[in-house]
Amino acid sequence: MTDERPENDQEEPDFAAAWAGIGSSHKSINMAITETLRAAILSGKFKAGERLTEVGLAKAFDVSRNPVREALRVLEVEGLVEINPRKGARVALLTVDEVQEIIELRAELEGMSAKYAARRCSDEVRANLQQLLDEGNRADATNDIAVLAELNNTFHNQIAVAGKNRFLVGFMKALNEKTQWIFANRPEPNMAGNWKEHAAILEAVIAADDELASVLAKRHVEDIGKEIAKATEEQER
Amino acid sequence: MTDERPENDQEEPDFAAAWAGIGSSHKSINMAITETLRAAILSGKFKAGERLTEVGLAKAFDVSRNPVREALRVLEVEGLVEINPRKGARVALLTVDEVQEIIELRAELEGMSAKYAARRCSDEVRANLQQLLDEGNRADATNDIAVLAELNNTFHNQIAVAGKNRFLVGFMKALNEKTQWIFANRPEPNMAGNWKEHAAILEAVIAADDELASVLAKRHVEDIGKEIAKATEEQER
DNA sequence: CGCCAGACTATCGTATACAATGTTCACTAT
DNA sequence: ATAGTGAACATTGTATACGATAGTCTGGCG
Repeated sequence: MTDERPENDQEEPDFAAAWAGIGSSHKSINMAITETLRAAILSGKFKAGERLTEVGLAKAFDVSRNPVREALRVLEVEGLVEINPRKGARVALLTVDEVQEIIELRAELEGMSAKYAARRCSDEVRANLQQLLDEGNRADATNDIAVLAELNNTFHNQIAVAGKNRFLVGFMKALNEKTQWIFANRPEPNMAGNWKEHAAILEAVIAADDELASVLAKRHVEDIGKEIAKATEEQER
Repeated sequence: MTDERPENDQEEPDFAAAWAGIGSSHKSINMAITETLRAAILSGKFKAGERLTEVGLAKAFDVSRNPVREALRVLEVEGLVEINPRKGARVALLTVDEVQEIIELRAELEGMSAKYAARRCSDEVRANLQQLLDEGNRADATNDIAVLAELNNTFHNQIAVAGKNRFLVGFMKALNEKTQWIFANRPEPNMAGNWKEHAAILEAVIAADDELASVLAKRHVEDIGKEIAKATEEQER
């Protein structure tokens, strides 16, 4: 098997740092654990389907089981963890069908977001988007991968927020996370030309061309879906 | 002690019954409490903004605080409860803007669902929808309010499921619940003519007319939004 | 008369302990 | 050899207990 797990049977050290600085104020432990666990799952540190025992996690985080339980309940609602009463929790599994459905829905919502953004963004937001566009173009020209990856993430969020619908933002965030998760369990995608699509969408939004923005955004996600499909196929053989 | 509560001081009796029959198997207490609390909030038994203390709920349910805490965390993710670390939980509040955003998004998603449903429903599902349509028409003719209310709920769910996208179904369920919640805090809406709109949508879906189904479904929710806006206005004065 | 400081109370955050359930595996009987 | 059985183990579910923090109230001071 290609099971190249970093076999130090402890991915804990990373974790420890994450909530070390909470002091005893502000963020509560259960929230810190929720965030850390979520990040760990999304980044693929836990394999899909892997079992998550309460005592195991509690020991890894060096806390009692209570905060862990609460975190698991939250992650279950978010769809990242699957809990069977009196049996335990596992990292959720995504079927091939579900992956397709995620992409399909994300494509529609991204289109919707772009449409709203194009219609509604204020001059201030428009200026921000313009700045994002410039930065991205610069990074794309110099092929600065790190910056581009960063900007890719902010891009989707900015468009969503500009659409001015909180619930749409929330749904998109969830779907974005799932997309990220899908990629984490697959070969590295081909991101070439990705920014150019983003740039085209941004230009349309800035120009208040809602129809074009919508079509481009939807198609953009559909392209991502094709990347995933291709990667999945390659993985199968 | 204070365990004397077969009396109907409104809330507790319902609650008690809800998880009385869990035996000790299958559903765990925290899940039962989650469901009961969710239903109580959605039906307006708890006022928006009302404080939810852990001990208070624990006593009401006659359990310890742990299951209550887990339930509250879940309901927070669902957006029904708002938790401030070390301050406590309250029933969430919806601003007027948020209500509008819910309706706006629901309209889009309902349209999307109807579109997918019209394209994808199998002959079997189509038959089920036809049956639903017939039943609804009968109940509408005889003005059977109770049955109509029931069918109205199943209608939205059936369309969503027929659209064959699990995540869309989940999002719609959340938005539907929120709509129900909005109505629970407002004067009784005018549901006259509601079924006729449903019927038209069903006919379009059954006829596989995706475009018409989409437009009708979207408009239907927008009409609901107008009802809400009107009710809100009346409430204000 | 108003305001700040300190204790006091209510409530949340977490840990520990025990009970109930599910799982595994050796052992026996067919 | 295989299927059934039951006991030991692993894990979750829930309760209780203790510590920490935010909100409140009272009393003294300016």
